[in-house]
Amino acid sequence: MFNFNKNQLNKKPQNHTPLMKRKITLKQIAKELDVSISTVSKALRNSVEISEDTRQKVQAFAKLYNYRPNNIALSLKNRKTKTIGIIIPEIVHYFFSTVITGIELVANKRGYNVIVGLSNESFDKEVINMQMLANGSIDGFILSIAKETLLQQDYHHFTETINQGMPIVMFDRVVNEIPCDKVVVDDVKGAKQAVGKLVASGCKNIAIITTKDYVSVGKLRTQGYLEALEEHKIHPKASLILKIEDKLLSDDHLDKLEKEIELLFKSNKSIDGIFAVNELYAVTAIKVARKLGLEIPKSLQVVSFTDGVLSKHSTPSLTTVSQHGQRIGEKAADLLIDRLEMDEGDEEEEEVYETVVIETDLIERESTK
Amino acid sequence: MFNFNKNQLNKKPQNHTPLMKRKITLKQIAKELDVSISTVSKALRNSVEISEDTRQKVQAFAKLYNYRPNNIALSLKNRKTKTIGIIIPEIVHYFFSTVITGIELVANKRGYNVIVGLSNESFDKEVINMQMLANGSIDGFILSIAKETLLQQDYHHFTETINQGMPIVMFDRVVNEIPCDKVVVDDVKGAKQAVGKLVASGCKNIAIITTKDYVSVGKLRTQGYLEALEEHKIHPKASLILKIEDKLLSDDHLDKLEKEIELLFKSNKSIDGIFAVNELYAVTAIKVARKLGLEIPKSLQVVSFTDGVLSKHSTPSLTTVSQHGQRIGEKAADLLIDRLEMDEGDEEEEEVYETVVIETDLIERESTK
DNA sequence: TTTTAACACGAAAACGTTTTCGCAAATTAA
DNA sequence: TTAATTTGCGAAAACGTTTTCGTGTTAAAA
Repeated sequence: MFNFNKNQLNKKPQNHTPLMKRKITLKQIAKELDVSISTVSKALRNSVEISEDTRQKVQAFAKLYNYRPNNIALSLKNRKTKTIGIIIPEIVHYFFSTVITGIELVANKRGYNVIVGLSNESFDKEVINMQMLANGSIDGFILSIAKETLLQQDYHHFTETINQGMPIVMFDRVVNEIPCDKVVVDDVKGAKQAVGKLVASGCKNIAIITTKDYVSVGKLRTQGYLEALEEHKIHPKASLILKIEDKLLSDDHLDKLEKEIELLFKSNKSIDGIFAVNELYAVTAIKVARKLGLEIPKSLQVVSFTDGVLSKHSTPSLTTVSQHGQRIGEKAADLLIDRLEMDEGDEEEEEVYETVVIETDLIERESTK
Repeated sequence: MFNFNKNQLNKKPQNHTPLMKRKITLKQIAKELDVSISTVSKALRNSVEISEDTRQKVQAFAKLYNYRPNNIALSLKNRKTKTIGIIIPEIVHYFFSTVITGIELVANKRGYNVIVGLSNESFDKEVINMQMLANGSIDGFILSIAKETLLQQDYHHFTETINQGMPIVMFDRVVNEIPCDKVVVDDVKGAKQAVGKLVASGCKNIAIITTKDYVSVGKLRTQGYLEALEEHKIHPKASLILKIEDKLLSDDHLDKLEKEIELLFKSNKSIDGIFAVNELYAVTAIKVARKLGLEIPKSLQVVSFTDGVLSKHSTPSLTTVSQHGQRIGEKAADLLIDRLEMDEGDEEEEEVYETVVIETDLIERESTK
């Protein structure tokens, strides 16, 4: 019934590895079975136009040769790639990698792939990366802005991308100027909660270790700290606010960080609570505090942001504000894909953008009472 | 001199956002300038076939409209995507994310993008992910094998991919059966070094906390442990070898882990050194040991594999074997791209595969004397 | 038997490039 | 002036799909 003549298939008489069979195309199947390309295509998609007989013949042949439609050709034809571009500052970072996990999860579930670009906190790399991907490789972006970009406040690459009809979803480090969907945590609220916990556990002199203000989340967490103090009628003291310039000089940066924290403790002997805007600041503070003879949580309690591997596994384990990175990623992916697939039907949708706030949770562990 | 009539450009009379200018194509430029597509293409690539005049005209117009060649069309035409597929078990993992950093670094430098798939340690997801990408989306793979795959020892998806002419580079978790380039660390040697350090620092009763043997790296590190003992004429004791079944039930897994380690200590009071095959086992061991009243490094010294965030920042900081994940990633990317670009010129290259060993380093910190 | 309808398939366009080849017009040489 | 070049550009193919439309053949209806 089916008589294929396999031998004439490969033009090259033989390939180096004996089993080598290069990816087969519709055209080759058509030639082999002596039908047209259209017929093959239709047969594989079970079109009623094709007779039962040829359909089976084609499908059997395709299966035998493990035919799979070429993705690139499909992308070109459909003018969409089913691929999402992710641009993040760095990947060796608990929070960002959990976000990617979330994105990948729903992207895969909804038939999309993810392609990752790292800005390494650099404006130029962010721009280059976006340009590389925006030329047809992807359907939309999910990104978190590089520190340098935030500092320079130059967002033209975002607006251009959006103007070319490519949707963006920003998460965590976002800016209001850009019209796009956003997924954020309520940093202010999370910080308030964290500081509130310290107050409730009896802290009277709570210091904050945070970043310089241009890092949006640092600023917001500082704001939350201040609001929490106010709410509890505690007068904030400038000397209790330590703003770190993080130049990512990770090596000597750590030394400097320790020095600055040590200075904080030494010039404020009464500190009994620390709110750190990230894990590293928190564990470093604990380290310094211990060296100075403070006991955790007895004489010093610590709360940090970002429920990462350090919080969970260092000793003492840290009470932290969990940002639910995976949930953020999932939501961002859903927002983006929804928009991509909405565009299909109704091109002139009223463009109204959403900002989704993912609730934070305070995870209590050993660093607080 | 150049008189473009921009207005006739967009077929749709107006788009929703005022500035909206969709990506422009060669065809549109050609139409607008009333020349052929070929002319536009050549003009943009500075072909000598095109007169100075038209060349400038075309280039000016292209610049004005910010023309960029469509990547997908190029991929289809050139039959290569300049994209590398990465498949790893998980991304929220210090080692893997450093490897990605390395891959991305050289990939970008050499004009490639990276697309990431997560197997989540599952055989099925690994297969699916590879199939999704192998249909034209990428030029080659860099991957580390899922635990489930290692357990089942079913590698058909790798051989099929390779037989279709798509190169693979494996790293860290590799299998010898598959003919491809590999980048590994010398786990045996690294483990020997680590255990050697413990011996040199005076440990007499060194226990190992490792994984079940099907995880290749766990097995090798155990082997290194045994070899080190032998080398120092220490008789290994089965009761000092704790093999953890890691079902990734991270929550209750941690509890169980602690229980097992506690049992280890209790039934071997004389333990004065621990070699853990990963950071988590190490910090957990320290935590348990402390609870039992042991002091680090005074009465118990600890060395672990993987120089991650826990090793650096927990207290005490950990003496670890650094695997140089970034270097691994860089090397893997170079190997893959070399092979991809070699294939171009000389299709029938003698297929000889390389296994590159990246040297480990022992980083001494506070958990050893 | 003739007309109509159903059936089965192929040609061609389109997605956006690059590149080979051919062909007119303009320039130079004879 | 005629012949031989050079110059400048366009047509078309190719990459691998999907889909619309047209058409010849066969079966059913008149």
